[in-house]
Amino acid sequence: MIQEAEVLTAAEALFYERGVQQVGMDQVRAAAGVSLKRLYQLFPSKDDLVIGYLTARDERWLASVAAHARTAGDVLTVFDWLAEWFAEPDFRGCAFVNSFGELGGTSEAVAAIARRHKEAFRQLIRDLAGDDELGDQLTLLAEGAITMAAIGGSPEPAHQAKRAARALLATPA
Amino acid sequence: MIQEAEVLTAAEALFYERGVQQVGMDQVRAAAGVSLKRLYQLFPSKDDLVIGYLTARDERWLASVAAHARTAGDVLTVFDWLAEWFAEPDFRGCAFVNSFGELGGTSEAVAAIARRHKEAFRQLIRDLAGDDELGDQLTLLAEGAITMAAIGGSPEPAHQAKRAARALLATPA
DNA sequence: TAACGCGGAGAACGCTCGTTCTCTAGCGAT
DNA sequence: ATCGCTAGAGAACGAGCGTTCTCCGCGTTA
Repeated sequence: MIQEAEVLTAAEALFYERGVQQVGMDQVRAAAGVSLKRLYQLFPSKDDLVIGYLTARDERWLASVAAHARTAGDVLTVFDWLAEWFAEPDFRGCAFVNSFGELGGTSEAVAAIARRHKEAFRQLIRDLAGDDELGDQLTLLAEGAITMAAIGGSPEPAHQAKRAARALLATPA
Repeated sequence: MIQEAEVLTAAEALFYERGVQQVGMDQVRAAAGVSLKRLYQLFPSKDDLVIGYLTARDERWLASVAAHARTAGDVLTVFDWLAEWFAEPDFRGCAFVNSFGELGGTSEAVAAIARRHKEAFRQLIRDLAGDDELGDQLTLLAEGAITMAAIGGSPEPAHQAKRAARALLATPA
């Protein structure tokens, strides 16, 4: 759909940076360079736009980690990918965790998307690890690193997580 | 201050359950059973109330984990404490992570409280573990478990985290 | 008893924002 | 050239909410 990409790009940047509720439809409209009428044609309500934002980010984010880790062929490289992500200047944690904290208590739709996203991530790590229990443990390390990096403002948790992951991989099952 | 406890209790329950921005001052007033005038005497603005909410929760939460783990004298029991917390019916993740996601992008005060809280938690785990690197790794497991339990709606991550923690503890430095 | 002041109830104000409506300029078709 | 349709700009509307203001009852004091 024409201009849908512009709207989603603008919405993603704004929602992620400031939080969904701190961004008005008119700001998305201005950033996307479309008219309010067109914006509401593409997304009939702000809720729809939020779902669109999260859905698009879900796909892009998971595809990016998966591509990185699958070409390297090693679960541990997931933590290198995280370190790069954490170092991005506008990094502000996991969009799904943030949205869940903001809206999960009142919007089942948002809670469901966050659940699906985390479930998919967990499954990806399980696949890469080749073992469910180990995969789940590595997932916890990755999630913990995301939280600590977001709030602490340092990419260091990615390296701590990687070292912990290496230790877990070396542990006899 | 008279009635301050009632207000903070009401605010904590509502803010935590629904998110700060989804709760109006009048709802806090009603739940606390005070007048709007009194509410604004105690907390001159909603921002002040939010800070008060997070500060009170920070102290109570950390004191609770610390008490539990220090009497047991074993870092691993932190994960048992987490499992109990996750099983509470109104568990909805870490209040600081949620508030950071909601307001951290626009409120430096909220971001700073979240940072202090996570730093204090990390320090507590370091102390309990008796080793900084190991403590930081266990912190990541705990944080990851909180996130996964909140979004996934299951207390299982606490047990996965505990098993991973046990493995890390058994690993030669 | 009469004056006074504190505190509560809740109306009112002003602003933000999601959503809709209006007006108009441009453009393609007859 | 004129008609009609589309789309954009932005005004307008209505709800929600943070904050303040008004009014009133009640308890205290001289």
